[in-house]
Amino acid sequence: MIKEIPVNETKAPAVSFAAYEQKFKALADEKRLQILYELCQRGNTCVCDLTEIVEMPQSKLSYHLKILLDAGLIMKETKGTWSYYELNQEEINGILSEKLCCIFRPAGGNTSCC
Amino acid sequence: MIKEIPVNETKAPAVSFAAYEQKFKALADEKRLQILYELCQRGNTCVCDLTEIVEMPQSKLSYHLKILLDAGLIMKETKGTWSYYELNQEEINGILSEKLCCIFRPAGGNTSCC
DNA sequence: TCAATAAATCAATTTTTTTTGATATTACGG
DNA sequence: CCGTAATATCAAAAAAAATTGATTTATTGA
Repeated sequence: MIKEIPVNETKAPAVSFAAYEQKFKALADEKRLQILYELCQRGNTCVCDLTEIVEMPQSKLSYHLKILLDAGLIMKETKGTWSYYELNQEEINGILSEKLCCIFRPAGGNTSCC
Repeated sequence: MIKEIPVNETKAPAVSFAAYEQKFKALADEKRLQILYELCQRGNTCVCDLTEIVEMPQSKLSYHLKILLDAGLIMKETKGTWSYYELNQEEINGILSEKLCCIFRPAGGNTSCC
């Protein structure tokens, strides 16, 4: 390709895309989106309930929850033998559009959108 | 697990997560994020320039551009033997938060955020 | 202490995605 | 037409992610 005008230099991006890659990877799965959706609808939810809700073998669910957790999209709280997970609303809101956030926003009590 | 209170039923989600899966998959790659970033900085850009900018073999770049195109995140225009790609700003804005959109928004002329 | 339960981890396998280099396609200039 | 350049496509190989079933860890309550 021959061009008279040299290709412009742009400064390096101020953000590290690697961190976003991880978050988008976590979002890039239908099952995990469903998990997020359910967590949103139900709030703080026990894994033992979640296995029924999303109809997944326990080890599989555990695998996907870890991916969401590592990406910072959900938070975990342990009570005895039970583990409870809930959305990390701040993180979600920081990544997704309002329109999309709405899907992952508790149905009631939210006037700012939808 | 024994629970007195039955697990709540929630209505099925009104959205198809499959469509979002595809879009997030497209975003879930550092190289593709970089491509989006460069397209944003430069606007409509020729593939032949892009290969230099992102330092990728041509077939590899072509592969990644196709993934972004199929997900609707970028648009393509052909002029003779050249192909030009640019961001699909509407689509991006519909998915990403303002904060993130800003990364993929032309540097100048934008007062609504950043 | 022991049995039972919840959840995480592990290793092996399967599936999906990415990379690579070669080849095909298309358009242009001579 | 023919040669060249730009881009897309293809098939094989490599790498990464997901699934599975078994095992481990931790906690509770008898």
